[in-house]
Amino acid sequence: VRPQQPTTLEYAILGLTGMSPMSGYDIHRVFETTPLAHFSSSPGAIYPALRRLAQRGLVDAKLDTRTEARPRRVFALSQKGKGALGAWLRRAVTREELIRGSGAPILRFALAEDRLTPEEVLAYLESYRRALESYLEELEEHARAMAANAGLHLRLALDQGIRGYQSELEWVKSAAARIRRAAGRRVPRGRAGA
Amino acid sequence: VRPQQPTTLEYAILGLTGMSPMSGYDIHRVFETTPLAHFSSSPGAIYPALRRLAQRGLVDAKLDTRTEARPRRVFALSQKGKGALGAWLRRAVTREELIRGSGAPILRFALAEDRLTPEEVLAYLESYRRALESYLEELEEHARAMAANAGLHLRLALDQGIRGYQSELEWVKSAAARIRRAAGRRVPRGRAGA
DNA sequence: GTTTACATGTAATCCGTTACATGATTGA
DNA sequence: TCAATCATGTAACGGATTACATGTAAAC
Repeated sequence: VRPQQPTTLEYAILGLTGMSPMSGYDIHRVFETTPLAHFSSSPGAIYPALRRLAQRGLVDAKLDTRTEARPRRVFALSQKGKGALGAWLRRAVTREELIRGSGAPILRFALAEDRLTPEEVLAYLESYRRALESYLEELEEHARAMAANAGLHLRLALDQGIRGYQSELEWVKSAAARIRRAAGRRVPRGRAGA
Repeated sequence: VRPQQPTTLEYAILGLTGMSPMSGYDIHRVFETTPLAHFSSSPGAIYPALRRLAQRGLVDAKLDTRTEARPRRVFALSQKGKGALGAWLRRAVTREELIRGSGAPILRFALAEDRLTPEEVLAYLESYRRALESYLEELEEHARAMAANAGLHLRLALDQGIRGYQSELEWVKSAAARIRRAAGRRVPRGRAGA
């Protein structure tokens, strides 16, 4: 029974509390009203997750007692949590993460803001690109092998998968370019615009 | 405690056993070696699912005893299962299904082969298109509201989501066209190529 | 003869869903 | 005053993951 590493939901919560301290309800609202809706958002998921994170010392709970009768528990990313989150953000994208649409790859990118250096972000995107290209090859190989004998629906479904990953790949490339440009403005590697 | 409707994994199994009778290991192999890898594939998921489906009468289990010592249990879609699967395949795509990347929308399309009429498939794709367009509007609205004040990573992450759904939308349109063409060849609605 | 693939399962654990419960505050 | 929203939880249940257990058949 290993130390039990956080779930994707828990990492998402770590990332949010790391932006600014939040209550359970604040997190609920984020999952309700932003495109992070992927994670939903029931109290039965969020409050237990917060308790687990607090027990493991990844977030600090503070009781907000400003005149209110009901205690408002506000959670903030702890030093230890910062370490765990940082380590996760630096993980290379794996084939398995692509296949199970866990949303982890894009979540890591979104939460990397101000936590990773531009170089680390670019390294991460590079791993993302590699994973996509390698998996795309697999899928295209499968499409070739399948060819005409399989049913029309199966071929079309596979085509959807391929298109989706291709679009993701395009995005990775353009995002890397954007990051490089943004970084260039403040960290002119080599001899750029100065 | 309602009749408890099948999970996506269970519907996937229903679809597979509906193509041809399969053992637990056959299903395992499909999930291992095809792009259906989305569902994984551990015996701890598959065998209990098969047992549940058999208990609910959605699949029939047959003991294959051809000279082998070990019994090989082969499952086939039952009449009742055919009904449940068909009803599921006809369900319109919902916003929630798009958000949680459950893979259900594309799974339904893939399994619809020979189970739905071309008209029903087109109706399904139409619901898929509507769900995508409506959710895309939501996301684009969010992007406009967010604009410049949010961080670069958040904006880029949202952009990835939008691109992904756009690519899915393109696919839906092209798939509908393909289905229409294929149907036209054997069911010339109106007055096409006679 | 030994490893690899075939083949079927069980047990512990844990997370998420659904539903329920409670109460304060705000606005109609 | 009554509804809606803010706000924090608990409990039952169930499915999935992980790991373990076991044994056969085929290939090398």
